[in-house]
Amino acid sequence: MTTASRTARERVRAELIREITDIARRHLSTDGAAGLSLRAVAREMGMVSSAIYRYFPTKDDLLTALIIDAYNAVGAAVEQADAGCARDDFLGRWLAMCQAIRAWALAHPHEYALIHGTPVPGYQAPADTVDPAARDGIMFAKVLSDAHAAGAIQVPADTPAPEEFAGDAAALREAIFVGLPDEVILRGIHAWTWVYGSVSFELFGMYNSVVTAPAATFEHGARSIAHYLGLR
Amino acid sequence: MTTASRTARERVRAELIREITDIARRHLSTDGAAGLSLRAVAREMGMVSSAIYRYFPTKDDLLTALIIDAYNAVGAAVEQADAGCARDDFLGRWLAMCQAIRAWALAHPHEYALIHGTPVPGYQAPADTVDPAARDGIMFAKVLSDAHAAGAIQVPADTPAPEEFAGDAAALREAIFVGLPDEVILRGIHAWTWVYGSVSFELFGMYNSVVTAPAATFEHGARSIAHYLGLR
DNA sequence: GAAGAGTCAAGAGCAGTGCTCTCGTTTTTT
DNA sequence: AAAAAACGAGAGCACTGCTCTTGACTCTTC
Repeated sequence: MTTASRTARERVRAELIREITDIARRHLSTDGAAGLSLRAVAREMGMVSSAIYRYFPTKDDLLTALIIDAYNAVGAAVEQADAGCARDDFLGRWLAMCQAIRAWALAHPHEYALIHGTPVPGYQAPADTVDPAARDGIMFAKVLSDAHAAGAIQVPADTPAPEEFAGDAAALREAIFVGLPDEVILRGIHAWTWVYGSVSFELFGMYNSVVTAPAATFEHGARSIAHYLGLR
Repeated sequence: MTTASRTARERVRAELIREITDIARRHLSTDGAAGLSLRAVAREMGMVSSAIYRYFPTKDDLLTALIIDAYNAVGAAVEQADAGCARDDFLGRWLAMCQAIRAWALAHPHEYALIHGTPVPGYQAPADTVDPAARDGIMFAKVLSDAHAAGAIQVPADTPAPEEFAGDAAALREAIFVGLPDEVILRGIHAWTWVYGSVSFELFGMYNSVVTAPAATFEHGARSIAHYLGLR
């Protein structure tokens, strides 16, 4: 079935789904995930509450759509940040990606919370979320791979990777961390963990009355962690 | 008013509050924060739903009590872990504290989520939470201070602390990071951020299908981050 | 082009929630 | 002993996610 031959019903359905997610995302960005109500969305669309269940049979389904959107948004932000850097400026690419994530999170706190906060109890991420969820990490791994291939990574030797990690490392090396030694893959995961930990701390108020210059603090972190990664 | 002169009503009130929080914590640990219902707790106590509002005028008040408990529990776990180490084994103390946090989080995932997940929208942490919330960080800062005083920290020189951080550093140095140079304080914050980021990633499923040996991965992270801190 | 199948909005309804208000009773204070 | 405060119970309000049924509409198939 081509786009041209889509039936009228299918077209209005797609349009309605788009409108629902748009309204829902607006509600999300003002009231947070817990304040999102299918009835309120339906009300704003001039629908009766039960009608919305034709399009999203469950609140979780709506949330899933928003989660996928959020993952894609941060993934796109990271990719765009990376694209704006010289290919051989590995430290610059790493910093730009970190900043992009933080900037996106600060601009969309509730959407960030949706994907990096407490999982909604009972909510199990469906399969269609895993690809969008991996976009940012893939870009990050690419920077490390590129840097290593260019000889710009000095593999740290102070804390050898545990052998329990060998299997994971092999799988990751084949998929995204191409060519990297275990120790760098492991540190890459830790670095990635730090990025999101730092953004979460800032966004969720853990830095209140401790860090008053979060931007500078974050950049220092990103720089020092790059050094931790062996990026020179 | 001494304990002996407490009126009967006050004693039964304290007991009821204790019982309510106990039941609430049990519900929390099985259903999560969003599944916690004042009515369900009241029901389990044989109370009518409105009666519970005499003790916790709002759901947020109950949550606050649970949050304080959770902070104190993880704080106590960290303190106990630290106490079990030789005073001059700074790396050991750091590792023990990291492991204690992870172990507590794995044992009490929903309580961990309560204090390190998405803040409940509209919920503003009251003043009585900040002291319990600081316990773990204080212990961690103490290890760094002790290590530095004993000459066991080799201050990293690759990424100088930004001057925007000087004010925060001065305040922190006076309060908890006693005697430490800015660069170490800053890295201490980043290290602390990594710890909770790592535990959150593992607990919230971000490591799914990436890291299959979380314990070994976590320990490697703690060790390598200790090196990042300059702990020798 | 008409019949049948599928899709839709609407409405009523169920079980649950946080929270409020009132009312009669009990306990504490004065 | 009287006044004040605290309490449990019950009814009720506004809201939620979700289900079921009904009648109208649209698309497909013969």
